[in-house]
Amino acid sequence: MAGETRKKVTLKDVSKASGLSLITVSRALRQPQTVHADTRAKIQKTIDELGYIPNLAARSLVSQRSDMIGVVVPILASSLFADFAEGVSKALEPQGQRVLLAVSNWQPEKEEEAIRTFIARQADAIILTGFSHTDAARRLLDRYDGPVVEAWNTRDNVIDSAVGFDNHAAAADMTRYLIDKGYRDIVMVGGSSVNNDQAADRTQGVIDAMTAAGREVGPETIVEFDNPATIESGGPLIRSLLARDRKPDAVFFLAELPAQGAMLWCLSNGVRVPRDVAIAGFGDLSLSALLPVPMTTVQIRGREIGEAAAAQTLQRLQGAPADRTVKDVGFQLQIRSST
Amino acid sequence: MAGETRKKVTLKDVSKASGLSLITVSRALRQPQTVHADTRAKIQKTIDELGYIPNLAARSLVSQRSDMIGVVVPILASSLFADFAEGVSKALEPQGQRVLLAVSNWQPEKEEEAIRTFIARQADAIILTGFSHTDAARRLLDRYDGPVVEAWNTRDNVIDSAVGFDNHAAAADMTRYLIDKGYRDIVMVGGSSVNNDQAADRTQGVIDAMTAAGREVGPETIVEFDNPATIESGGPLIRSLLARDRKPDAVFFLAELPAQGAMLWCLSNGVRVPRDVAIAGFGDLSLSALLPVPMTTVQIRGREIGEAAAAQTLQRLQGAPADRTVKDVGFQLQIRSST
DNA sequence: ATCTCGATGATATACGTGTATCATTCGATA
DNA sequence: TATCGAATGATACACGTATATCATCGAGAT
Repeated sequence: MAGETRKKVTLKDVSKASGLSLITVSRALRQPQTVHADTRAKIQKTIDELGYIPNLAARSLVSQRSDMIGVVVPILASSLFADFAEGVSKALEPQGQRVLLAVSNWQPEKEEEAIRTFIARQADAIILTGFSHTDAARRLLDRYDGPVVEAWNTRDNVIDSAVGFDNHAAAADMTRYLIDKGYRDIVMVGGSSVNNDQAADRTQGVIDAMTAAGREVGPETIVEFDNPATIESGGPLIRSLLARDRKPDAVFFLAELPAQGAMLWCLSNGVRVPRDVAIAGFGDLSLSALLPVPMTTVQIRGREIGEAAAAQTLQRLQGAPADRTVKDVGFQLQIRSST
Repeated sequence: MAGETRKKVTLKDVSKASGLSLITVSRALRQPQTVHADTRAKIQKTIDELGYIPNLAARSLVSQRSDMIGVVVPILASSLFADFAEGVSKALEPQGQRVLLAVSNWQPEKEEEAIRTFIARQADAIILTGFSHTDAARRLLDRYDGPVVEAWNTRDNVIDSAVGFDNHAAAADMTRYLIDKGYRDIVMVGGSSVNNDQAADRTQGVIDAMTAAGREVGPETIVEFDNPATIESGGPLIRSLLARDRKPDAVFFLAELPAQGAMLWCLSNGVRVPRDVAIAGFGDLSLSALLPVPMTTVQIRGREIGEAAAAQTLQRLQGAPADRTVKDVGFQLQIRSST
């Protein structure tokens, strides 16, 4: 920032400096084929000399688009959502779209507020994480006439379209695997399902798989940790579980960081995994495969979800019809030696 | 997105629906104290009924501000920069500012492009990571009349202001610690310094500390890994170092993920840390303290840098003078048992 | 009865870009 | 020479909001 306030260079300035009319300069930029190559070159030259940068706010006003796409993530730090956001950003950027970012901290009210400002800023599309929205947010999105993509889960009641994986199936698959593997006392450790469809679906997936196998599901079976799920929380959690009269022989963490924390606690405290207790995670952060006891987990490709969400958005912006697509990018059980 | 295209509700619509003049409605929103409480309530009621959302692009055109702040990070996935970005976003949001995000992939040309679009979109301020910019980017920023904050390092040739920590000192401190601790054959593993002032300063910090202590610094002492630094790269790196005729007794990784990878490889391959080889990292991701052999590293608080960068930006936007502030948020050696 | 003030309105202009309409110029072609 | 098309220009208006200026009107104070 220089000391004095500089006047901004506008199209009119370029027109004056180049001796050409405003309309010709505008045409040179918007419909280049209609103006002579020599003229275009001359205009480009003055643009470079003056350092003209078009005011996209003004353009947005008349073109009714902003080349910005609003993205809401619940959290960014130490999570797969960073991969997701990077995937979105990198896929959008070559198309001249920029990401307007908001971190909702898992609070639907913050998401609503973000949506409101995205709309106010004329965002061309909105990408959300999850299906948990306030009523007001739903109304806003209903009236909004741009693509809306809900990411990180697959469900039926889509607002517009969705990209993600089946959280319920992923949790259920892993649970069935643990049951088939012969574990008797499986405990699930998950996050709060309040305002979190992913947590809710995962939890329900576990419950459904358990009951389908004739297993009891009681308060002892389901333990809740606080969001955000940290690696630090894993140690105390597994410790308290192992201190129970009836020790679990397998613990399924519905998030990766606490699972890693639990694993590291076991390593440091002489608890043998999976002999003393089996541990399974959810997320497959890169560390998990490299642990001394590589961890069984559900692989999720956050970056891929981001890229797919961006791709779907761009297709819609290029005219693809609103057909309530729900794209399932899938997940994959990574069976390793911790179970 | 609904089927039909909906007409947007404008101030004029609110004016018509409420029976009040355009100017009064505008005043009710911009200078509430000048209009009667009853009238304000009436206006608010119609705003709610119509679902009016002001067009910030139009407002931006006349107010010459956008309430958006451009942020460039080199990478987001699995890195401290996610903490940084989250810190920035959360600190800006209560002030009604939104983050325009760009991921540069460590490429100055991408940063330049991002800066250009930030300016075009009338961003009120720009927050960058690092001091490595293209010449064109420098010219753009010189002409730009909003605050510019360069984050993640401290240097003298600041464009406008900076927030970060002294990468050179951090690397030098750790190196001195290793030397004082008695390690004879210290090898440094760092990222490419090309277009990366942080990597360059850290590397130089190691070199300076080594030569100050009378140690030889040769090609054997300095090993380079590819960016982005991954946890997977750590294993092969330490393996090749330990296969040398002259094995290092300490390895200082200038990034945290490869250090963690190296540590895990040692754990899995019977290499005792620090007895066979000491390992130090740089970054202090939460995992490092929880490893079976807790890792010595340099603690960096990415989130704090983000918050400080945002705070500095906001102060400037609220009128604080451009005094080329360089805020040092510091770092901290975390001496643990891996050295 | 005059004056002041609070509240509201009418009108105009500005912000920077895009575009529709119509006009002009010039060189090439029939 | 008449015609046509390509290239450029002049003018006007639109996008949605903000605000400056001046006007109006009624209630209360002097």
